[in-house]
Amino acid sequence: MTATVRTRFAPSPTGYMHIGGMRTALFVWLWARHNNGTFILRIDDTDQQRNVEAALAPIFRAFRWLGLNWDEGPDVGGNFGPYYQSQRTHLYQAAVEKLLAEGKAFKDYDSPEQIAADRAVAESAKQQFVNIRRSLELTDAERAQFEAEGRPYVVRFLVPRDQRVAIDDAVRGHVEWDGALMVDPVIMRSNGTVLYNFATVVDDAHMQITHVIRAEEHLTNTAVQALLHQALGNTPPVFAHIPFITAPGSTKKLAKRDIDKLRNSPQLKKMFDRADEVLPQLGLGDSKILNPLMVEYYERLGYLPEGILNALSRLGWSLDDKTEFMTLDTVIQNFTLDRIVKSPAGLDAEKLQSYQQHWMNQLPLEDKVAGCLSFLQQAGLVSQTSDAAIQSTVGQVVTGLADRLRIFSDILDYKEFFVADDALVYDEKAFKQRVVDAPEAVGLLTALREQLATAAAFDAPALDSLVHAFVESQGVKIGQIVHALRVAVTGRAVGIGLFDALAILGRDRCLSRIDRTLRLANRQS
RNA sequence: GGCCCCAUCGUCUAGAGGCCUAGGACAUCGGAUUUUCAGUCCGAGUACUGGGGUUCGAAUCCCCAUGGGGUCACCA
Repeated sequence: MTATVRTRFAPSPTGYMHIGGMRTALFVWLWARHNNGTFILRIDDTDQQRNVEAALAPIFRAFRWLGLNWDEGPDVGGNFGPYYQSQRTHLYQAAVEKLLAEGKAFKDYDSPEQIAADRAVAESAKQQFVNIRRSLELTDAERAQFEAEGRPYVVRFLVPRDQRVAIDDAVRGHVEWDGALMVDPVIMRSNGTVLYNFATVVDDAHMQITHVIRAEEHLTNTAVQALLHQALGNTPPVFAHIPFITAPGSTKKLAKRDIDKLRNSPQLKKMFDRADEVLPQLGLGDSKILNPLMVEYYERLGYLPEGILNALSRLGWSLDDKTEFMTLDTVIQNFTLDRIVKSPAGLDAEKLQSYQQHWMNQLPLEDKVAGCLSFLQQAGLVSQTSDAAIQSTVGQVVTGLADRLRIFSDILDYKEFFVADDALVYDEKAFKQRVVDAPEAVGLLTALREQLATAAAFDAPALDSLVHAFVESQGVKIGQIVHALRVAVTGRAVGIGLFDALAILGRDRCLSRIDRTLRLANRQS
């Protein structure tokens, strides 16, 4: 068996890339790559919206950001195009004609109202509804008359009701359905367009897809699709239905419609809040525009593709009993369908965060600096990213930040290094607690200021010993001065190592900030 | 409701009859380190939905129950 594996992901142009859909796409892509096969991107735009182009942009963007390339599809072409369903109607038409000619489908002249009435009757009798095939009973004369008067009809696939359909799903195993319980599905609307379930079968066969890997909610569709493949004389693909992703703390499918509930869920609230904090600074709106259900959220907030890919890979799949951190290559090497978990998995923000943190820590300093620089620039905090002095400052801050930098936008929490001295905003609470109300803080700060002004060296180790010598000579504890000093120069009670911070800012800026603090404190007391 | 799928720590998972007094990770809770926050290190607790079988032996196989979910469109 040397047949090339061909897989496909078929998004519809919705205007954003759903994180759950991305996980499905990743698995589909992974299976192709694992087998040195072909990954195809096909656009399910049978629904014809006006702005397909714009609605597709975020989807392509997400694939590109994560580095999931496609071998056939929009932009790259391929031998089985076009890759937009809206451009493949001739193939669907031909398939409908074929089924009609072979008596495997029929024109149904029943009105939607009639069908609805039939359904109501069945339901009130507590019986399984299967459509009544009235149009099959039509005489030739009646049929000719309907045809002549142009009576509208849909084309239904004629389900073999005496048959059971079975598939051997690569993750679920043997699944079967009873044809007698199935409704003849509409494959072509009265306006001549075909339905998804049918177009998919035609396309999958035509594009020689070997493995249909998709989310579990399509499992029920598969009965019809398997039957359709059979009727069309296709070699059916292998189906693999992977579990969907559930909302955190829930067992229900993660869905955009529940966005308001998710916003307030304890698990996701932090992520929404972070968006509201960061996005406006970048001029990208807020959490109403980008939320954690969208791949672009992660990109815009400065997550690493490595982190997201790692997290997504581990949602419903594992390499073994211990391995958590994996590069894409490692996952490709080891990705097999039989290791896909059957039950749904919840998206865990904390765990995702931990993958992200791991990969951020792995990143070389220069890459971290470049990433942060880009965010600082977007926020208007630095203007010239090529400026050597700025690069050096960012490098020092990032080094001082060490593990505290989890996502690139975290750098925006350390504005104190990038704002002018007189523009530094003091945290009110910290300022009051550590400077105004702290006993002797102002006096100590004043005394220390003079020593800083004349210090021989202004690097972190030197400052460290200077401050320690200072507290010894003053007979106070170190805690009495460090907090005040930190607030004075950074405006906040928390941050990177104090002496690193002082050194990065340099003598002049530190003194200027201490002076300003002293003035403000005197005014307040 | 019919059909279909699923069921191990709070969460993501390992487990394909004896290696399981159930392993790992995240989270949680202790302790240590630290000028703060974070981190790091050490430690702790927490799970096989229930009931029947099969077997010398079951988290693992079978059946039933229960629970959860998906799907039932001229949407995709």
